[in-house]
Amino acid sequence: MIFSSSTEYAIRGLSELAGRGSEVPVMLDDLVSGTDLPRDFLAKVFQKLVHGGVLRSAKGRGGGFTLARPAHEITLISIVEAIDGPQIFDRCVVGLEKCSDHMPCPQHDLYKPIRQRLKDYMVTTSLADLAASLKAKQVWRQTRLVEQGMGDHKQS
Amino acid sequence: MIFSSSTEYAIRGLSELAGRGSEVPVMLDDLVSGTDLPRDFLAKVFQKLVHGGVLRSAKGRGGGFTLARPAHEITLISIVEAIDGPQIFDRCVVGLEKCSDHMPCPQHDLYKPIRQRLKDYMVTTSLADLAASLKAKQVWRQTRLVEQGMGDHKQS
DNA sequence: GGGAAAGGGGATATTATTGTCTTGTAAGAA
DNA sequence: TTCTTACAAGACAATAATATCCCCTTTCCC
Repeated sequence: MIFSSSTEYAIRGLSELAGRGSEVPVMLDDLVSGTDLPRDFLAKVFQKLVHGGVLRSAKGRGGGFTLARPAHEITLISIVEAIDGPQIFDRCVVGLEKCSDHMPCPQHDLYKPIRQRLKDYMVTTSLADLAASLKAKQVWRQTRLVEQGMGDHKQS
Repeated sequence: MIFSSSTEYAIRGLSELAGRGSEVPVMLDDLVSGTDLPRDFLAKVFQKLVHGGVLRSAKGRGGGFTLARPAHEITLISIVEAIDGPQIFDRCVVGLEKCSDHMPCPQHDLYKPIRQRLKDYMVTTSLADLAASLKAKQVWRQTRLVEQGMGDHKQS
C-alpha cells in the first residue's frame, strides 16, 4: 500500500545514508550490512536516484554514495518522483490521456482529496525528518533495553 | 499510486452501482456498458466484494449485484480491505512478522503518520460520498455543455 | 422438464515488478 | 602501468498482478 517496494527501499536506503551524516561516500555493502535491504536491488534503485539528482555516486576506491543535497532539502516527493516518474501523482487513475483538471474523467475528482493529502505530506516531509524520527526511535528503544537490564549490547 | 488497479476498479464499479440507486439487482453487462471498465476482470473483483460482504449477488434470470448495505454505510476502507485483505494497512512495510506497535521495526514509525492520514480519510469516506460527488460533477458538466450550446445530447 | 440468463470459479495468457548475476567502466593506490 | 575497488548497466530469472476465456451451477420463465 502507498509505496511500491522499490520506493520503500529507496526511502529506507536514503534514511540509512542520511542517518550516518557522513561527508565521505558510503559504499553499498557498508550501508546494507546489518539491514535486510537487498544489496543488488538497492543498487538499481540507487542508480535511479542518481539519475534523479537525489544521490551522487563515486566509482572506484573510496567511492560510494552521498546525498546530492542536504537531507533537509530532500523531500519525500522528490524521492518518489525519482523512482516512479514525475507524473505518478498527476496522472489519471483511468489512464485517459485527455484527462486533466480542464476536462476531467469521472474519477478525476474522486481521488483529488486523497491524493492531495498524500502530496501535502510528501512535500513537507524531508529526509532529515525521517532520519531524525528514526534515530530518536532507536535511542528510545536502546534506553528501554538498558532499563530492563538487557542493555549489554555494545557497538563494536 | 495509492490503489492497485483491482481496488480502483472496485471503487469505480461500486460507485456506478451506488449511483443507480437501484433496488433490483444490476447485472454486470449493464453496469459496465458505457464505461471502460473491463467486464471480465471486474467480475473477479466483484466476487471478492461479495465474499467481503460488501456486495450481494444473485444468479440466474433477474440476477445481478446489489449493495449489501446502504451506500453511506460502506466505507472506502471496507472496500480496500475486501480486495487487498484486512492487514493491508497494518502490515509492516518491511514484512517482518514480529513487527508490531509493541516491537516495531525501524520503519514502523516512519510510515505511521502517512498511513494514519490515509486511513482516516478512508474510514470517514463512504460510497455515498463518492457517488454523490460523482453525480454532482456530471450535472455540473452537463450544465456547462448546455450553456455552450452543445447540449443536444439526450439520454435515450 | 427444458431452455435461456445470470454469476461462480478454474485454467491460462499476458504484462509489470522484483530480484539476481555477470560483465563493463572509472578511480585510486602500489 | 597494473591491480584492486567501487558503481554502471545490461541480461536474465522468478514472481506477482492483471486480463481473458471457457465451462459450471443456479435461477427463472415457458
